[in-house]
Amino acid sequence: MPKPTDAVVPAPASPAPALTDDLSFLLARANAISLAAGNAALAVHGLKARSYSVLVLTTGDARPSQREIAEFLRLDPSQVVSLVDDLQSRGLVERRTDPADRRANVVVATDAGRRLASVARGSARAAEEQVPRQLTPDQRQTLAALLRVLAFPET
Amino acid sequence: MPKPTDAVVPAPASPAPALTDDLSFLLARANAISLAAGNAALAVHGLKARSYSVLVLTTGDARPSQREIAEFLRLDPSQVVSLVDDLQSRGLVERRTDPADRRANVVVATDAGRRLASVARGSARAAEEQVPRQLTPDQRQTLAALLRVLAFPET
DNA sequence: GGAATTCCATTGAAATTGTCAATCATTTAT
DNA sequence: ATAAATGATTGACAATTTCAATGGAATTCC
Repeated sequence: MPKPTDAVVPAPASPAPALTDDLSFLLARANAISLAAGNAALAVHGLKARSYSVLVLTTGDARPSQREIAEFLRLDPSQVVSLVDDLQSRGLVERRTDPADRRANVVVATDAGRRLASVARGSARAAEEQVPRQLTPDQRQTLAALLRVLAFPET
Repeated sequence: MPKPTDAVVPAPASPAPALTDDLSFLLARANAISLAAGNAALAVHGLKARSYSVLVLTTGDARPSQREIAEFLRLDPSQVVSLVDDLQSRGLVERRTDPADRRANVVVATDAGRRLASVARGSARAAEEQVPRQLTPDQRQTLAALLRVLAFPET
């Protein structure tokens, strides 16, 4: 397991710089693990990471439109259509045409949706705490803060 | 003197337990951004993040089998077949049946493969430094160290 | 030694996901 | 008022993921 001791300047002839120093690779692998654990934990509730995310977004005060959901989740708007279709058909969310802009659908969780989100959050959290077991709470918060910078870059 | 993995950024106080506190979600979104940037940067060389990873793995001393590549990249073995097929058809890697286990293929980069990997590494690094340019080198190393714990959990 | 079992690579099919262009209804800009 | 832009939706298509099945090779177990 390599240590974070490498310099910033690239060294041309050094022994092959491993993938394990590559932030992109580490993100991909960590995400794959986390995603698998999350999906497994949410399956009991008939949810996946995606649908869970949408559901959670609709339980807040933000009242996001589908376009906003798509942007936030980095999905194509058409994918949000399917996700909301599914949640709506299960009575977990509703589409309300935004009075301020009647093109837009505001998606809002129903009571059942809120209840499910609340239960599912427990499962998700449990799964999430399995994965970074090796991290202290402090380290986990640091990680979250740093990831937040990557996930939501300014500008 | 604080350890490198101590808290650096305070968590924002939000009323609803937002998705932005969710490590899984942050990983997913950060990864999506990083992946998009990486793929875009590697496209010039006819590579994607996946094929680039395979290529890099085969330039080291590890001499990984396809099964090992699959495990490391968290891919299905059949996906590695396609990836290696592609790289091999372009003369970038070779399959050598492992003398110690003639079921296994050891994948090793050709000279052309090594040259391409070296050039592509430059592009990848450039792209990678674009994404987290809000982070100081110290923070980036902390992030890498923490991600490494998630990506390669003990046991 | 030989039979059963396990493992690696490969193929191919099915399901899921990602990407894109076109359309309708509405809103914004000229 | 007309034109341009935007949000949601649909449908088509590509790419990715997931699995089951196969053949050859190694391992295990009498």
